[in-house]
Amino acid sequence: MNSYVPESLPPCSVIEDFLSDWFRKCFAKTFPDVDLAGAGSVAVATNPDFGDFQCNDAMPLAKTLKMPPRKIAEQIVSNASLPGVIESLEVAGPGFINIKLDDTFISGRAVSIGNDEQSCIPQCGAGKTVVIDYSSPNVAKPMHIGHIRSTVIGAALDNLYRALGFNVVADNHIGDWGTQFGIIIMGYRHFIDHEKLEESPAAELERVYVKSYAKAGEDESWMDKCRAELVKLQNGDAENLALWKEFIRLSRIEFDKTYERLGVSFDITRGESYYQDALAGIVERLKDNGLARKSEGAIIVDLSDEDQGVCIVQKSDGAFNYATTDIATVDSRVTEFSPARIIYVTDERQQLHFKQFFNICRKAGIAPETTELEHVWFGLMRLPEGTFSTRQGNVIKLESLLDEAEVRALAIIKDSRPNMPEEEAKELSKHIGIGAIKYADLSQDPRTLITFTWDKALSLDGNSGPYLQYAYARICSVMAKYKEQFPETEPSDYPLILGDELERAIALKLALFPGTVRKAALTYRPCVLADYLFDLAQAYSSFYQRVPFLKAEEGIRESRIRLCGIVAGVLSKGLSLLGINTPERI
RNA sequence: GCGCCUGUAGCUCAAUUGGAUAGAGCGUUAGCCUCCGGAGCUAAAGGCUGUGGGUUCAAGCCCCGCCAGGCGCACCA
Repeated sequence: MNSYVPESLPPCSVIEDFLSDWFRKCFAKTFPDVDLAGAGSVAVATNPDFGDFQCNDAMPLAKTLKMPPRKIAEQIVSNASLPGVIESLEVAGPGFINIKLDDTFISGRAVSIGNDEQSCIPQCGAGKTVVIDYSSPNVAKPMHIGHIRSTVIGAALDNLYRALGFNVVADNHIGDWGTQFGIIIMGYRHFIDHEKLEESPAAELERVYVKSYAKAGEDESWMDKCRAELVKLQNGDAENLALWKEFIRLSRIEFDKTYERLGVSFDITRGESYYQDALAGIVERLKDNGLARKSEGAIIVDLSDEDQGVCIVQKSDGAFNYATTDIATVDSRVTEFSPARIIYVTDERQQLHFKQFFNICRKAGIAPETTELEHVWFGLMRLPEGTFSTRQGNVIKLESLLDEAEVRALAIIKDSRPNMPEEEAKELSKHIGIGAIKYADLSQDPRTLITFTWDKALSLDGNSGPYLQYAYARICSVMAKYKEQFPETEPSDYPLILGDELERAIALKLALFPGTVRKAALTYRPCVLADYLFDLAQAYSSFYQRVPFLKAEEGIRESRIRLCGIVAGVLSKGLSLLGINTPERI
């Protein structure tokens, strides 16, 4: 058996990268006179029966090379001198090249991942800054289930980018400015219940907002008064300013409670108001370089040539709106952080708005070419009976969702772990309940529409958060038992043997972890990682059921315990990147 | 009307972004704790990938036309 590892493949690197590089060279060597456009990329095999990895790039070359695709693949294979990490290459079907890796190499990879603090996650973001704008709730409204996606997906991306070595600036761009404040101030003046405000500020502020909003709908003079209050606020009226500050203070206390429960934190929380002083200057700049002009009393940037309609940067009453604020925000972030990328996590409804202001930022030179602007949008959450809105009053508050999750988790714990102390059960129900909610969201593509149902959001078995937590806890338990029964032996003194087919599959899966993390981050899809972790847990559970660990003979026993340890490490690391805790006992 | 998105097992979702026999979970049915945690494991049943055409060695994925749904489209964010 060959355990040679080439210099170009350090213990912590992404296998797919190495194989692709190597294959590209093979392609180029075999057909030196042809422009192959970088052909030779390698992907994980679609079916384990075919091998570990596969390269499909021989087939599309049939035309340029004027050869049958299978023949191309055969030539490449026969021309290649295999590095030690590859056990065999095989041409199949119309021209697939199947790659089987060396067992020693695979087990070596798994061990490296187990030994590395960062599980060998590639540091491709070193030296780069990325700003991630997520969650962003509105002041004076409680967070509802519609906010969970931005918060949970954003937080996962935040973790993922940090893990890749990026310098991440997580910014909670809260809605603390805008026309709703006129309405809220009028509502506050006329309807506020100070006791309730004390008890649950956001709910009470929301109540008066809804009431005031409804009144504005039927009474034009009420609306005028709201506008007047807003103008007073924007002109720095002391009383309104004090109210406004108080609303923000109260709201943030409630937001922070929710964030603490969710285990989410931000580097900065700059509301829209932070950028207010810059808005007039932005509009001037846009006018100066000929992008903005007056139309129907407002200042607009006309993008209809590019099928992006018209973007208003200053309303006819002189006030600025969100597009202007967002442009100013980019300007501020670029100046302060020089980010390689700014990522926004919002719902699908804002696609046009993001296209517009990204476009304007480019044209105006506010976003340099070195700063990518990325809108990560997700499908709106709906209720089975349709969309929900604050005004219709059919919202489910985020707090009640979290409460319900914990209640359900607690019921199951009490049922299956009757002897667990009350305190521990309570604590555990938080990890399990919140984990279930996060996993339910993160395990599917962000773009899918989600129709909210309690059962789905709080699913506790099958492909769910608790399933993964359970797999982790069970490993911890086995390892603890091992330590008890064999206090003198140290599994890492024994080699990791891939005797069983499933054992090899698990080790290979482990070896794919670094590349999976990178892919999840760069494609903005935490579900890629969630999927991977579920697969891993499933393979492990199957293995666990099939073979004995503690009662296996010496050597096999230690090898299996070692594998357990690495699986546990990857599960725990992966789940933590998704923002999900892994208790050792559940 | 124009634009963006979605349509895959009864239900909820995958499918390595054009690859080989379309896979999981839930639910249904049948099994599995004299061994380490049954929140688990092993099986079975379940599909004309909305529909009609096209592109090529290869289409759930790309192009065109329909059908159905969601969301946007000038002073809300």
